Amino acid sequence: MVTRKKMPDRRRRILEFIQEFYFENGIPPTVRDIQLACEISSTSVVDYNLKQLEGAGYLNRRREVARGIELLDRDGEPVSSAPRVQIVGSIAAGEPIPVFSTEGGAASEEFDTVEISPDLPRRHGKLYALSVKGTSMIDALIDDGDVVVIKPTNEAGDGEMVVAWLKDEAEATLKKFYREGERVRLQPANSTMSPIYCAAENVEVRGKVVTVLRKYG
Amino acid sequence: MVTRKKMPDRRRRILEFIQEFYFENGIPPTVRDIQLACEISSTSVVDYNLKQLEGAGYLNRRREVARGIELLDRDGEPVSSAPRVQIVGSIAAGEPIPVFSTEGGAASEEFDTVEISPDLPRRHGKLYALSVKGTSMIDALIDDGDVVVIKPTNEAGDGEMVVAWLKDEAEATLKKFYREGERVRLQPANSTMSPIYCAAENVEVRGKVVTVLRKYG
DNA sequence: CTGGCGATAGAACAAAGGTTTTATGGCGCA
DNA sequence: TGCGCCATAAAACCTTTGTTCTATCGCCAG
Repeated sequence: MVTRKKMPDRRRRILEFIQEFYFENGIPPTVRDIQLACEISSTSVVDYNLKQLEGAGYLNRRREVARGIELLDRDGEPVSSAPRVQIVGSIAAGEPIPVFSTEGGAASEEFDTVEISPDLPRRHGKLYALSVKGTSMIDALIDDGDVVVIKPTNEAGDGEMVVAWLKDEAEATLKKFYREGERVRLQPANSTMSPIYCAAENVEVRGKVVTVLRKYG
Repeated sequence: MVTRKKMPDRRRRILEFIQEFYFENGIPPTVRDIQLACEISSTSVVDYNLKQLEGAGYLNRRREVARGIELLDRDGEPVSSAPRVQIVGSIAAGEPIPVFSTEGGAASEEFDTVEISPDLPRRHGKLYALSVKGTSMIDALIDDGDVVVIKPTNEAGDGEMVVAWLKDEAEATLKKFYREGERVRLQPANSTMSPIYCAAENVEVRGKVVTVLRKYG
């Protein structure tokens, strides 16, 4: 039975500060950083609380080095600082595309997540991901099981890879988007395949594809 | 005009070590960590070289704190803690695959790098990357400009996606590998395409594909 | 009331880690 | 040949940072 009582306010504050500090500075705080930020009168108090937190499995301390505080996740593994995006659903021919709130809203459910490289959110802001089911996106060079990272938007420039919803066909697809007057050309990424043409009002852009993740093994 | 002369070996080694250390430990190395790893006789030499690197814009030092080394990217921005792997060359039909030393050896040239998700090196160890030129890998669902991350190895299990060198054809390719007695079946990832069969001794496995990176926009 | 316990305090100590000082060897160049 | 410069070296020095020691305070069960 793990001790999971209520955590004192100060303790919680310390934990939060460590997280924040590490995220902002790329290195863990020192005991004295914590002391200052949490308005604690003595380093020994910080040390005391850190020991408590360590005992409770929230963090790990490497005694032999400076700045040796390591935050742990629920499995006791060191927390990586790489951002994660939620896999909010799947995309497959004939299936509706899940809706998502750009504003983060009540996204409190349990979603799978994928780790992405940090420069993606830096450049694109809020992102989400879809996993691809089936081989219907094979013409876009996207395989069953791949995960596509999406930047939500309703507009797309020519040549951008988009998540398009074809109303008449009731089908979601990933294609390169070209506006040609009253109609739209959807070009598979695979140059050996032919484009699809359809009326502009039949196409609804849901987002741009930012990257594709595929893992082997 | 940016000073981009040749960088001394030792200096490059230091830079690489800092990167490696940070990714493995989540905190930057100390001067003495560097000294040990790079077999340098004195901390002052490390300090000297760090100053050079700082002057050249490769890193930033926060003087007032311990472990204050901050790696910078080309724009002078702090580099995230996500690991990077070197793009050691390109892969294209008919071109030789660059050789690489697993042991880090004389990797002294200037290479491009890509950011990868931290759990990859955790699971696979040392990795490198190749950029794909041309559409000859299209049957493996890999497009021109994609980057494949490779784990160096000479052996492959059935069904693994490998970098294969076909001796007779003098051609590098990415395929799923199946050993079938005296011969080898190389299966494109794209299920709509047919496999290639060839003699086992004509195939040289150079590495396994760990992931594919593709960016849009 | 009182001993135990969680939490806090102040101060000092000790180890880790950054910086400086001084000296030396190789090398190109006037 | 000797000056200047880059790179290396050894050792000390000093700040930052982790740890320990001792004392206090409030609270509560016995």
